[in-house]
Amino acid sequence: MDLTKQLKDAGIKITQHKLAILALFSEHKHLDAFKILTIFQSKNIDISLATIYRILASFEEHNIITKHNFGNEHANYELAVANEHHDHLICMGCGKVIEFVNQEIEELQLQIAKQNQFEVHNHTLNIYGFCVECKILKTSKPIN
Amino acid sequence: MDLTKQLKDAGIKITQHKLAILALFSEHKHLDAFKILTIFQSKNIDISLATIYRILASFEEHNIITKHNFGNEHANYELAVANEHHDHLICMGCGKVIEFVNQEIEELQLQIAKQNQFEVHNHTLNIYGFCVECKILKTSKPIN
DNA sequence: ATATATGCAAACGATTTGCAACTCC
DNA sequence: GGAGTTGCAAATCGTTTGCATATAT
Repeated sequence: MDLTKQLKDAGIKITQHKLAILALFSEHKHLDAFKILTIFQSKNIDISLATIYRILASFEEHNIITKHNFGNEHANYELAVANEHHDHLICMGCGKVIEFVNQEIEELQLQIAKQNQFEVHNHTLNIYGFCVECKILKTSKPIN
Repeated sequence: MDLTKQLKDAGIKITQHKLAILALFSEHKHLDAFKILTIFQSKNIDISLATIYRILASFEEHNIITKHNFGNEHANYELAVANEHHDHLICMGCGKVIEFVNQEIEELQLQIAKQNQFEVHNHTLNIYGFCVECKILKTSKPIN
């Protein structure tokens, strides 16, 4: 992967922690700082929350990952696949996140922006509800 | 307004503070807790932040206002005009919020949810960018 | 060697809460 | 009078930061 090169070029050292976090993202599409901590602890990998936050911030700054704020809670991160924007279906039951892309919606947004003489930088479209499984169970666990 | 009746029926007392906050919402479409505190202070009205948060939470619970999380910062509230859902254009320069409604987008979202066997509860579509004025000035003040 | 990373604990900022005093119906 | 409300200060929770130490290149 040339991600590491990209980091090196920015004067960032490749450490075990950084590689481990990158590896996590290839297994888990959506992660937050605490989830990363938990996974590491379960693998007996020592790391502090502060370090996780610092690495996530650094990755975000170098456009390796993208930060989302789905609710009031923790920020959520995902790999920033170049130029592939997508939106999210977020399950309020289990917290699962489903991604989708819809070109028509993208275009409608640009139209709306134009009508308002608005220069679009980015956008987030989050649809909250219940996924198939939770629709049936209808547990009332809060989204996490 | 029958909002007060709605509150009374829910066993909620109508206090000066609550009326004042309701009044504020008819002047300002979008407010956050701190902004409310500031406005009250400028009018020499004594109120504590805790009370503001409690009132906002209570109003939200009774569907009088809606809570939005536009950025990482403070939560933003607006009157919940019954069944009139709308989305937002958010200026990253001056923080201005422009509302819009687009039926086509709404329908496309329902289609997408259906395809994913997802039961939609609600959604938020936020378009971030610069409004006409800020597009020209391009101040880099953070959105607030 | 030295610039960058890390851990720890303390600091932060928004929001919440316990509790005693207060106000509306 | 009693249920619901308020203010205050302390508590929470996610996240950030200062500083001294450790590590990558």
